[in-house]
Order: sequence, then structure tokens, then C-alpha cells
Amino acid sequence: MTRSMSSFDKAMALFGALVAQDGVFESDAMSVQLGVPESTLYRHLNALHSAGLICRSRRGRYLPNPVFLKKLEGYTPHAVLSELVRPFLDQLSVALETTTHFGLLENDMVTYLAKSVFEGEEVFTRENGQLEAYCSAIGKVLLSHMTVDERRAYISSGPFPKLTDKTITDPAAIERELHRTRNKGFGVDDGEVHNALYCIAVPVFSSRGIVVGAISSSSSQRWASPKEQRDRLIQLNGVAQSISSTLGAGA
Amino acid sequence: MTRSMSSFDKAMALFGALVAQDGVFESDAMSVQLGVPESTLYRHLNALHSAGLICRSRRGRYLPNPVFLKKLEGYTPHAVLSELVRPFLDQLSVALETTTHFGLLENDMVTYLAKSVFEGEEVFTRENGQLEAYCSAIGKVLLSHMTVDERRAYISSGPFPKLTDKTITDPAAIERELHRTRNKGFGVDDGEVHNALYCIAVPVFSSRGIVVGAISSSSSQRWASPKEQRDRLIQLNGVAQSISSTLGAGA
DNA sequence: TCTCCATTTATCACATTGTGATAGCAATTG
DNA sequence: CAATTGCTATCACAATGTGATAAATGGAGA
Repeated sequence: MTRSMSSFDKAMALFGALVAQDGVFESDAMSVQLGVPESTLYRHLNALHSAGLICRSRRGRYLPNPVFLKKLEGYTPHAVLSELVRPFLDQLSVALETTTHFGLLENDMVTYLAKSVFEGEEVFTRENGQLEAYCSAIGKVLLSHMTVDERRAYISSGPFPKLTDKTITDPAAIERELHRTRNKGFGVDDGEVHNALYCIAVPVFSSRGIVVGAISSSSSQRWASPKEQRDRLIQLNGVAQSISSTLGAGA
Repeated sequence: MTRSMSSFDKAMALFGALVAQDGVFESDAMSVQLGVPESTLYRHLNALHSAGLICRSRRGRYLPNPVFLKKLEGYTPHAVLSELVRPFLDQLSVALETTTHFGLLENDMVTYLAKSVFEGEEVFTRENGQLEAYCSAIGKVLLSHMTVDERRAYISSGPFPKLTDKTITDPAAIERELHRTRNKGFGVDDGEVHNALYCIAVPVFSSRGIVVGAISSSSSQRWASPKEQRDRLIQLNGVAQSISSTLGAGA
């Protein structure tokens, strides 16, 4: 099923590597990094140039073409992501009979990009609103996928307000909770943000395993049984998978 | 000399058309617009998808991949343009023995993205600073390449302050001056912004004829002879051409 | 539910490109 | 000036893109 790689994909891989390295192109290093012979790399470089994706600045330095960048000015990752994710959330909220969210981490807070309400159920979140990360289900998932350093920085950035009786506020306890979240593969908010709000969340990965965000199922009442929770998780993960695949391979 | 078009170029042309139309893809219309058969378009569409450039939202709607957009977040057209243009300005300021600028239009003002000073010559402009467009050489060039509607809107957006004795402030006179500028192909500021500032400017086009910005030669004294001015224009146009070609074909 | 229409995938023989090893040129650095 | 690295040119061969055609899918409306 693995469709053969078009020349396109390889050249775009080079483009990705270039922008990630601030435009610096070292032929031999890149050659091993991408597994492509140098002569081919230069051909790709020229293809990217003549396609208007990159410009040559100094010798050995290639920058994204400003004319190309201008074309994309109207598109923000936020706006596009929320549009892409919305139909999946709608489908999920019908299937689970709960309100669903998609959110991502921004400045240590969770930003909710999209929300799909289940039949007039009242959930106080707002699209494009933010919530604390350490106590929300989506936040826990996203924090649990940070690098060690990032997480350490977050943990030591407290204090962590006690939003409800159940909120975990002790830094060490939060760290343990994040470890648990990472190991389980999903995050739980058991009334830790609000007395009448119970959520579970799972991560959404890009095809290369980078965490793009997380989706959650929120309800004003606790889930009835472990079995019900398990069922929700399966459906959540299925939709997360679907979102991953609409994001495509080159990410 | 026209190198044969790689599959890359055609697919990127499709990408450009897509983002320009807010993601809407109509196979038959696009087919005639781009001169590519439908079956090939769909193949390109899939190539763009698997390369991580686009995602499918609804049926017939394709959006830039948010993961891809995020990779480009660190690059602004301004920053890239000024880096690309700088070496050309330096070369030009040595050749012409004047200070040189690169600027573009933004909210009806000229923004100076890059400046190359000639041997300590004092010119009061600042990089990333702005100046009025109607009286500066770069501004006149850029205004003269606006569409009819844009220019009309600009002309009626006055008043236009009289910065020096020579500043043209009458809307009708400005319009005539812009016409002249467009016809000559270069703009002149004969002490109209500042008593001791004389500039000429020419446009920088992208390969598809879109005006990306303009470059100018500024001096604190008027040019000596028509011949000298003609010489400067030739060099300015040569450099403008060079910038165009580093911007590449796909723009 | 069924029909209709535009979108989208699948398949084919054929033409065009991409590939990568090698050699050589060009430009920067010391 | 030599030496290093960036970059281009060329080749025979393999792989991919091409476009006409046909068929399948999905969504909107009767």
C-alpha cells in the first residue's frame, strides 16, 4: 500500500530540512541526513527554486521565497486546523453523545481551537479560549508529550491554582500525573477544572509522530462504567487517527 | 534555455491556484485555467497531499497543511526579502556611489526594508521605517503600478502634506506624476521629501510581472547631468533584474 | 430512498523525467 | 597561491509522470 515516493516528496523533504535549519544547506551532512546522494540534492534544490519555493541567498544558504510566503499570508495554522478538525469533532460528539474539543498548547496554556456541542449540553469552554493545562484532560496529554526539559520548565513555572477540590496542585504530584498520562496514552480530568466537568483526551499525531494537538470528550457527569470509558477511548483514538491521516504524510 | 518544466513546477502551479482561490478546487475550471487535463490535476493533488503541502477538508476543498504552515512560521516575507536584497544594494551603492534602498508599499506608505549607506553619507531614512509614498521615488514607482481602482482610492485618501517647497500635493497633479512615472518606468524624487534628498527608483518585478518592491539611489545632491542619471537608471534596472531572477520562476 | 452531477480513483501503453556516479568548474578561505 | 567546499554538467538506465478512458464514490435535492 505504500505508494512509491514521487520526486515531489523527496524535494519537499529537503525543503523541510532547509527551513528547519534556518536555510543552511551543507551538502554532505544533508546527504546522509536525508539518505539522498549529493548530486540529487542539488537537482532537488534547483527544482525547489524553479518552482518558486526557495531562493538562494548567500552561497550555501537557501531561504523560502518571499513571494511564496506572501501567498500563504492569509492562512494561519490555527484557522486551518480548526476547519479541518471540525467535521471529525461533529461526528465524534454524535457518536459519543458528549461535547468534544480540539486543543493545542500555547504558552503553557491549552487553546481550544474547535468545539462541537452535543445537543445543547452546556459546557463553559469557548472556541479560541484558553484553559490551564495541568488540570485539563487535553492539557495533560499535551504536557505529557513535551520533552523532558520543556516539562521541567513547565513544572517549575507554578504556582498551580486549585480550581476545584480535586485539582492536583503539588508540582511533584502533577509530574506523576503526567507520567501516568503518558504511559496510559490518554488524559483524564476528573472534575479538576470545574465541579461539573469530566473529560478524557487523546493526542493527535502528525504522520511523523509530532503531537499536533489533542481531542477530548467532555461531559457534565462522570462516565458510568470503566467499559464505557474504554469504549470512548477507542472511538477517540479512531478519530485521532483519522485526523492524522487527513494531515497527510509529509508532516 | 527554457529548462523543461518538471512535474514539480506544474504541481506547485496548482498549489498556487488553490491558495489563491481559498482552497476551492473545481476540476474542469482549473483544468482550462492551468492548461492541464483533469486526470493529471488529481494526480498533482495527491502529490501535494502526500508531500504534506495540502489537506483535504470537504469534498472539493483543499487547504494548506497546517503542519507545513507551522514550519514556515519563523519566516516573514519582510525579513527574507531584506536579507535577499541586501547584497544587491551593497553592490549598487558601491557602483553608483550613492546610498541605496529597497522598499515596498504597505498601507499606502513606503516601508524601507533595506538600506545600504555609501561611505558614511547621511541619509535620514531608517530600515523598517516608513515614508509617504506620493512624494518619494520608490513610492511613486509602487503607486504607479497599482490597479486603477487602488490608485483612485489612494488619490482620494489625501490630504498630502507639503514636506518641502517642491512637494506635489494637488491630487490631480499627483495623478499626472504617477502616470508619467509609469510611462517612464522609473520614479524621481527631486527634493520633494527633504530639501537635501534626491532619488530615482525602479520597480522590482517577480518573474510573473508582479511588483515585489522597488530599489532606489539616493543622494544629498542633485545628479549632475542627464547622462549621469541615465547611467544610474541602467545600473538600477540591471540590479532590479538580478533580484527578480534570484526570486526565481514560480512567483 | 432514488437520481443526478461533480468529484475522485483506477488503469493502461507510452513518453518524459528523475537518478546517481563521475568529472569538472567556480568561488570562498587561509 | 593552494585547498576546501559549493555547485554544474553529462551520461546510460531506471522509474515516474502523462493523458485518454472508464468506473466508482459521495453529496444535494426530489
